[in-house]
Amino acid sequence: MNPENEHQAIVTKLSQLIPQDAELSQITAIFKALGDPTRARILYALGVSKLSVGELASGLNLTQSNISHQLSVLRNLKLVVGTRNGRNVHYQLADKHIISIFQQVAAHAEERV
Amino acid sequence: MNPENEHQAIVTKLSQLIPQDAELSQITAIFKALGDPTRARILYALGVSKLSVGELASGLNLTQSNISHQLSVLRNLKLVVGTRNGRNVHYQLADKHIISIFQQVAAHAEERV
DNA sequence: AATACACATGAACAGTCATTCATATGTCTG
DNA sequence: CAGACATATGAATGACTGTTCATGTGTATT
Repeated sequence: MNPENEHQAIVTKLSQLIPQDAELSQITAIFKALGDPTRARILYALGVSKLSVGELASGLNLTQSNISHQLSVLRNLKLVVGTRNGRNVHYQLADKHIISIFQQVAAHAEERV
Repeated sequence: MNPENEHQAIVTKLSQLIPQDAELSQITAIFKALGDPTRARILYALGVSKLSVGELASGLNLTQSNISHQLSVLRNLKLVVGTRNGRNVHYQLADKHIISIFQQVAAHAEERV
Protein backbone atom coordinates (compact mmCIF):
# COMPACT_ATOMS: atom_id res chain seq x y z
CA MET A 1 0.00 0.00 0.00
CA ASN A 2 1.55 3.30 -1.02
CA PRO A 3 1.67 6.24 1.40
CA GLU A 4 -1.26 8.07 -0.21
CA ASN A 5 -3.66 5.19 0.03
CA GLU A 6 -2.48 4.47 3.50
CA HIS A 7 -3.34 8.01 4.46
CA GLN A 8 -6.70 7.66 2.81
CA ALA A 9 -7.31 4.48 4.75
CA ILE A 10 -6.48 6.28 7.97
CA VAL A 11 -8.81 9.13 7.13
CA THR A 12 -11.71 6.77 6.55
CA LYS A 13 -10.99 4.96 9.77
CA LEU A 14 -10.53 8.02 11.93
CA SER A 15 -14.08 7.85 13.19
CA GLN A 16 -13.35 4.39 14.54
CA LEU A 17 -10.11 5.42 16.19
CA ILE A 18 -11.47 8.51 17.89
CA PRO A 19 -13.64 8.25 21.02
CA GLN A 20 -17.35 8.45 20.35
CA ASP A 21 -19.58 11.29 21.46
CA ALA A 22 -20.49 9.90 24.85
CA GLU A 23 -16.95 9.22 25.96
CA LEU A 24 -15.63 12.35 24.30
CA SER A 25 -18.16 14.51 26.13
CA GLN A 26 -17.01 13.20 29.46
CA ILE A 27 -13.38 13.82 28.65
CA THR A 28 -13.88 17.31 27.29
CA ALA A 29 -16.13 18.19 30.21
CA ILE A 30 -13.27 17.47 32.58
CA PHE A 31 -10.80 19.49 30.52
CA LYS A 32 -13.29 22.33 30.32
CA ALA A 33 -13.60 22.30 34.09
CA LEU A 34 -9.83 22.53 34.47
CA GLY A 35 -9.76 25.32 31.91
CA ASP A 36 -11.23 27.97 34.18
CA PRO A 37 -8.78 29.87 36.42
CA THR A 38 -11.12 29.95 39.38
CA ARG A 39 -11.74 26.22 39.31
CA ALA A 40 -8.07 25.55 38.68
CA ARG A 41 -7.14 27.56 41.76
CA ILE A 42 -9.72 25.70 43.81
CA LEU A 43 -8.25 22.38 42.74
CA TYR A 44 -4.73 23.56 43.47
CA ALA A 45 -5.82 24.68 46.91
CA LEU A 46 -7.51 21.38 47.62
CA GLY A 47 -4.35 19.68 46.48
CA VAL A 48 -2.61 21.39 49.36
CA SER A 49 -5.22 20.76 52.00
CA LYS A 50 -8.78 19.75 52.69
CA LEU A 51 -10.67 23.05 53.03
CA SER A 52 -14.13 24.40 53.80
CA VAL A 53 -16.06 26.67 51.47
CA GLY A 54 -15.35 29.67 53.65
CA GLU A 55 -11.64 28.91 53.80
CA LEU A 56 -11.52 28.63 50.05
CA ALA A 57 -13.40 31.90 49.68
CA SER A 58 -11.09 33.83 51.97
CA GLY A 59 -7.92 32.06 50.86
CA LEU A 60 -8.61 32.63 47.18
CA ASN A 61 -10.23 36.02 47.71
CA LEU A 62 -13.48 35.12 46.00
CA THR A 63 -17.11 35.37 47.05
CA GLN A 64 -18.72 32.46 48.83
CA SER A 65 -21.36 32.23 46.13
CA ASN A 66 -18.81 32.00 43.39
CA ILE A 67 -16.90 29.27 45.20
CA SER A 68 -20.07 27.31 45.82
CA HIS A 69 -21.08 27.51 42.18
CA GLN A 70 -17.72 26.31 40.95
CA LEU A 71 -17.62 23.58 43.56
CA SER A 72 -20.93 22.31 42.27
CA VAL A 73 -19.41 22.02 38.81
CA LEU A 74 -16.45 20.11 40.19
CA ARG A 75 -18.74 17.95 42.31
CA ASN A 76 -20.88 16.98 39.33
CA LEU A 77 -17.76 15.88 37.51
CA LYS A 78 -16.73 13.95 40.61
CA LEU A 79 -13.46 15.84 40.80
CA VAL A 80 -14.09 16.86 44.40
CA VAL A 81 -16.21 15.58 47.26
CA GLY A 82 -17.61 17.51 50.18
CA THR A 83 -18.47 16.21 53.61
CA ARG A 84 -20.46 18.21 56.10
CA ASN A 85 -19.07 18.87 59.57
CA GLY A 86 -21.63 20.87 61.47
CA ARG A 87 -22.17 24.11 59.65
CA ASN A 88 -19.11 23.68 57.50
CA VAL A 89 -18.57 21.50 54.48
CA HIS A 90 -15.04 20.28 53.95
CA TYR A 91 -14.03 19.65 50.40
CA GLN A 92 -11.24 17.46 49.14
CA LEU A 93 -10.01 16.11 45.84
CA ALA A 94 -11.84 12.99 44.76
CA ASP A 95 -8.62 11.71 43.27
CA LYS A 96 -5.03 12.88 43.67
CA HIS A 97 -4.54 11.94 40.05
CA ILE A 98 -5.78 15.38 39.05
CA ILE A 99 -2.81 17.05 40.67
CA SER A 100 -0.41 15.03 38.58
CA ILE A 101 -2.31 15.98 35.44
CA PHE A 102 -1.96 19.62 36.43
CA GLN A 103 1.73 19.17 36.97
CA GLN A 104 2.17 17.62 33.56
CA VAL A 105 0.35 20.43 31.82
CA ALA A 106 2.26 22.96 33.86
CA ALA A 107 5.49 21.36 32.73
CA HIS A 108 4.24 21.43 29.17
CA ALA A 109 3.39 25.13 29.50
CA GLU A 110 6.82 25.99 30.84
CA GLU A 111 8.70 24.08 28.17
CA ARG A 112 7.19 26.29 25.52
CA VAL A 113 8.00 29.81 26.72
CA MET B 1 -0.24 24.71 66.67
CA ASN B 2 -3.80 23.52 66.94
CA PRO B 3 -5.73 22.36 63.86
CA GLU B 4 -7.67 25.61 63.51
CA ASN B 5 -4.63 27.83 63.45
CA GLU B 6 -2.89 25.42 61.18
CA HIS B 7 -5.75 25.71 58.75
CA GLN B 8 -5.64 29.45 59.05
CA ALA B 9 -1.96 29.38 58.25
CA ILE B 10 -2.64 27.31 55.15
CA VAL B 11 -5.33 29.67 54.04
CA THR B 12 -3.03 32.66 54.29
CA LYS B 13 -0.31 30.83 52.43
CA LEU B 14 -2.51 29.53 49.63
CA SER B 15 -1.66 32.48 47.44
CA GLN B 16 1.99 31.51 47.67
CA LEU B 17 1.37 27.86 46.89
CA ILE B 18 -0.90 28.43 43.92
CA PRO B 19 0.56 29.43 40.54
CA GLN B 20 0.41 33.13 39.82
CA ASP B 21 -1.71 34.69 37.12
CA ALA B 22 0.79 34.46 34.30
CA GLU B 23 1.57 30.80 34.76
CA LEU B 24 -2.02 29.95 35.60
CA SER B 25 -3.26 31.59 32.41
CA GLN B 26 -0.97 29.43 30.33
CA ILE B 27 -2.06 26.27 32.05
CA THR B 28 -5.77 27.01 31.87
CA ALA B 29 -5.45 28.08 28.25
CA ILE B 30 -4.16 24.63 27.41
CA PHE B 31 -6.93 22.90 29.35
CA LYS B 32 -9.48 25.16 27.70
CA ALA B 33 -8.16 24.15 24.31
CA LEU B 34 -8.51 20.47 25.17
CA GLY B 35 -12.00 21.13 26.47
CA ASP B 36 -13.58 21.61 23.09
CA PRO B 37 -14.79 18.45 21.31
CA THR B 38 -13.69 19.63 17.89
CA ARG B 39 -10.16 20.42 19.03
CA ALA B 40 -10.02 17.23 21.06
CA ARG B 41 -10.94 15.20 17.99
CA ILE B 42 -8.30 16.99 15.95
CA LEU B 43 -5.66 16.15 18.54
CA TYR B 44 -6.78 12.52 18.70
CA ALA B 45 -6.60 12.30 14.92
CA LEU B 46 -3.12 13.81 14.87
CA GLY B 47 -2.16 11.33 17.54
CA VAL B 48 -2.92 8.61 15.01
CA SER B 49 -1.21 10.18 12.04
CA LYS B 50 0.22 13.34 10.56
CA LEU B 51 -2.61 14.81 8.49
CA SER B 52 -3.37 17.71 6.19
CA VAL B 53 -6.15 20.21 6.78
CA GLY B 54 -8.27 18.63 4.07
CA GLU B 55 -7.78 15.15 5.47
CA LEU B 56 -8.80 16.36 8.89
CA ALA B 57 -11.86 18.07 7.45
CA SER B 58 -13.07 15.00 5.58
CA GLY B 59 -11.99 12.52 8.22
CA LEU B 60 -13.74 14.41 11.01
CA ASN B 61 -16.61 15.56 8.85
CA LEU B 62 -16.11 19.25 9.54
CA THR B 63 -15.73 22.27 7.29
CA GLN B 64 -12.28 23.33 6.17
CA SER B 65 -12.78 26.74 7.70
CA ASN B 66 -13.68 25.31 11.05
CA ILE B 67 -10.65 23.04 11.06
CA SER B 68 -8.37 25.90 10.10
CA HIS B 69 -9.71 28.10 12.86
CA GLN B 70 -9.25 25.45 15.50
CA LEU B 71 -5.81 24.58 14.20
CA SER B 72 -4.81 28.20 14.64
CA VAL B 73 -5.84 27.99 18.28
CA LEU B 74 -3.80 24.84 18.75
CA ARG B 75 -0.88 26.36 16.87
CA ASN B 76 -0.82 29.45 19.07
CA LEU B 77 -0.65 27.21 22.11
CA LYS B 78 2.14 25.26 20.42
CA LEU B 79 0.20 22.05 20.72
CA VAL B 80 0.51 21.34 17.00
CA VAL B 81 2.84 22.39 14.22
CA GLY B 82 2.11 22.60 10.52
CA THR B 83 4.56 22.27 7.67
CA ARG B 84 3.67 23.17 4.14
CA ASN B 85 4.13 20.62 1.36
CA GLY B 86 3.12 22.27 -1.87
CA ARG B 87 -0.52 23.22 -1.58
CA ASN B 88 -1.07 21.14 1.49
CA VAL B 89 -0.09 21.80 5.07
CA HIS B 90 0.61 18.74 7.15
CA TYR B 91 -0.09 19.06 10.82
CA GLN B 92 1.34 16.99 13.61
CA LEU B 93 1.38 17.06 17.38
CA ALA B 94 4.09 19.30 18.77
CA ASP B 95 4.53 16.86 21.61
CA LYS B 96 3.33 13.29 22.08
CA HIS B 97 2.94 14.15 25.72
CA ILE B 98 -0.53 15.47 25.00
CA ILE B 99 -1.76 12.04 24.03
CA SER B 100 -0.74 10.62 27.37
CA ILE B 101 -2.57 13.44 29.14
CA PHE B 102 -5.67 12.58 27.14
CA GLN B 103 -5.32 8.95 28.07
CA GLN B 104 -5.05 9.78 31.73
CA VAL B 105 -8.15 11.95 31.69
CA ALA B 106 -9.98 9.32 29.68
CA ALA B 107 -9.08 6.76 32.32
CA HIS B 108 -10.26 9.15 34.98
CA ALA B 109 -13.56 9.62 33.15
CA GLU B 110 -14.12 5.88 32.83
CA GLU B 111 -13.35 5.15 36.46
CA ARG B 112 -16.23 7.32 37.54
CA VAL B 113 -19.18 5.95 35.55
C1' DA C 1 -38.07 29.26 69.11
C1' DA C 2 -35.33 32.88 67.43
C1' DT C 3 -31.15 34.46 65.68
C1' DA C 4 -26.81 33.93 63.49
C1' DC C 5 -23.73 31.39 60.74
C1' DA C 6 -22.26 28.36 56.62
C1' DC C 7 -23.35 26.87 52.38
C1' DA C 8 -26.36 26.08 48.16
C1' DT C 9 -29.15 27.59 44.48
C1' DG C 10 -31.85 30.41 41.11
C1' DA C 11 -32.12 34.31 37.97
C1' DA C 12 -29.89 37.70 35.26
C1' DC C 13 -26.26 40.00 32.91
C1' DA C 14 -21.88 40.62 30.46
C1' DG C 15 -18.35 38.69 28.24
C1' DT C 16 -16.46 34.76 25.60
C1' DC C 17 -16.37 31.41 21.96
C1' DA C 18 -17.50 27.93 18.19
C1' DT C 19 -19.30 27.91 13.85
C1' DT C 20 -20.55 29.75 9.38
C1' DC C 21 -20.11 32.60 5.32
C1' DA C 22 -17.38 35.29 2.49
C1' DT C 23 -13.00 36.37 0.95
C1' DA C 24 -7.95 36.57 0.90
C1' DT C 25 -3.35 34.30 0.40
C1' DG C 26 -0.41 30.85 -1.37
C1' DT C 27 0.71 27.09 -4.73
C1' DC C 28 0.47 24.20 -8.69
C1' DT C 29 -0.95 22.94 -13.59
C1' DG C 30 -1.69 23.70 -18.35
C1' DC D 1 -0.55 34.06 -16.84
C1' DA D 2 -5.12 32.18 -15.91
C1' DG D 3 -7.64 29.02 -13.50
C1' DA D 4 -8.09 25.50 -10.01
C1' DC D 5 -6.92 23.79 -5.62
C1' DA D 6 -5.56 24.07 -0.51
C1' DT D 7 -5.41 26.74 3.41
C1' DA D 8 -5.93 31.00 6.22
C1' DT D 9 -8.37 34.85 7.96
C1' DG D 10 -12.04 38.40 9.02
C1' DA D 11 -16.71 39.51 10.37
C1' DA D 12 -21.06 38.18 12.20
C1' DT D 13 -24.02 35.60 15.10
C1' DG D 14 -26.08 32.39 18.23
C1' DA D 15 -25.03 29.77 22.19
C1' DC D 16 -22.65 29.15 26.29
C1' DT D 17 -20.59 30.44 30.80
C1' DG D 18 -18.54 32.96 34.87
C1' DT D 19 -19.86 36.19 38.15
C1' DT D 20 -23.03 38.75 41.03
C1' DC D 21 -27.14 39.58 43.70
C1' DA D 22 -30.83 37.83 46.14
C1' DT D 23 -32.71 34.23 48.58
C1' DG D 24 -33.29 29.45 50.24
C1' DT D 25 -31.76 25.43 53.11
C1' DG D 26 -29.34 23.38 56.87
C1' DT D 27 -27.09 23.67 61.47
C1' DA D 28 -25.62 25.46 65.89
C1' DT D 29 -26.21 28.62 69.94
C1' DT D 30 -28.68 31.03 73.53
